[in-house]
Amino acid sequence: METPLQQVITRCRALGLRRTKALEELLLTLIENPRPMTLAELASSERLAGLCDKATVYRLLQRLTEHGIIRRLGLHERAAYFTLLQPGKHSDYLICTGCGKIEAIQAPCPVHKLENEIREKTGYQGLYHELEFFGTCPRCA
Amino acid sequence: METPLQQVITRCRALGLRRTKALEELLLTLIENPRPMTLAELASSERLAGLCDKATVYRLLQRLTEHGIIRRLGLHERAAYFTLLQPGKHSDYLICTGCGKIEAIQAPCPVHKLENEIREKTGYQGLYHELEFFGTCPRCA
DNA sequence: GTAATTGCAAATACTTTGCCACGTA
DNA sequence: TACGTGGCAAAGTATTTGCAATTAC
Repeated sequence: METPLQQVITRCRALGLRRTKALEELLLTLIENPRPMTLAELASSERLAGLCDKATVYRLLQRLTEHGIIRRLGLHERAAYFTLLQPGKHSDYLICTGCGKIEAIQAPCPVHKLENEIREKTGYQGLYHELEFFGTCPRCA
Repeated sequence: METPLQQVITRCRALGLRRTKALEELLLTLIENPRPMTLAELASSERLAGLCDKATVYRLLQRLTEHGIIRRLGLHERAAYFTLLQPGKHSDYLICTGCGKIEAIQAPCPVHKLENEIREKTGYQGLYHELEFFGTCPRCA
């Protein structure tokens, strides 16, 4: 029985990435946080703060994104957000435009059918989608 | 019979915005382009290029967004995108991760039901959503 | 006349890269 | 040992703001 970390590391190793402390702690941080996080947030997080430079985190995120281990999200803010891609899992998000709180929506995503239609009609390769709901949360309202 | 421009200008006037040449040409540019556009793109567009400063366009976009005349979109790029909000109309987008081409999807959006569920369950106010599909277009593949 | 709007230039924010030192395989 | 990685610092890109001059109403 492999831990989630071991599973991801294994995938990374298979892609030719080296197992460094920075990589390991970055992945752990992403695993422990099911919500999308920014570069700044990650670089200053508990596990990574003293450990490595922000540029290192940046380049790790870049590599992991290229290899499909994580995904880069838009989410409307100036900064980019990153989240671990769990095979078979998909999340949509609910975002408060007041306080910026981001939460994952657990309800089944209603978009897959349309996604298939688009794939067939347009011939786009590697199709995926991003769905976000924006609004004012009860506390901000 | 009002032109689309006149309709939007009327809404702007009602909100207390002044009818300036820059506002008019910005709105015309947005009306003529049904796709989301960036600040840089707008400021250097045919109608606005010689007419006004980029800061002016920036502030116009800001005001129009605050007043709900246009919407600011994420769309995954570093730059923010803006698009005119047509009452009763809603667009989702298909974006090529290769060449960056953005096209509006005409198919009916399958998300409204989920949006209503979220509104009821969470109590979020002013809920709206953004849905984008990403992939590689046939020409880039 | 008065308050909203604008231009210009400077300041931010966040990202991205160069270069050389370092560590993993 | 060799090549992927990392640190530090500088450069790049897009946004955001201050302030005085201008313009719509």
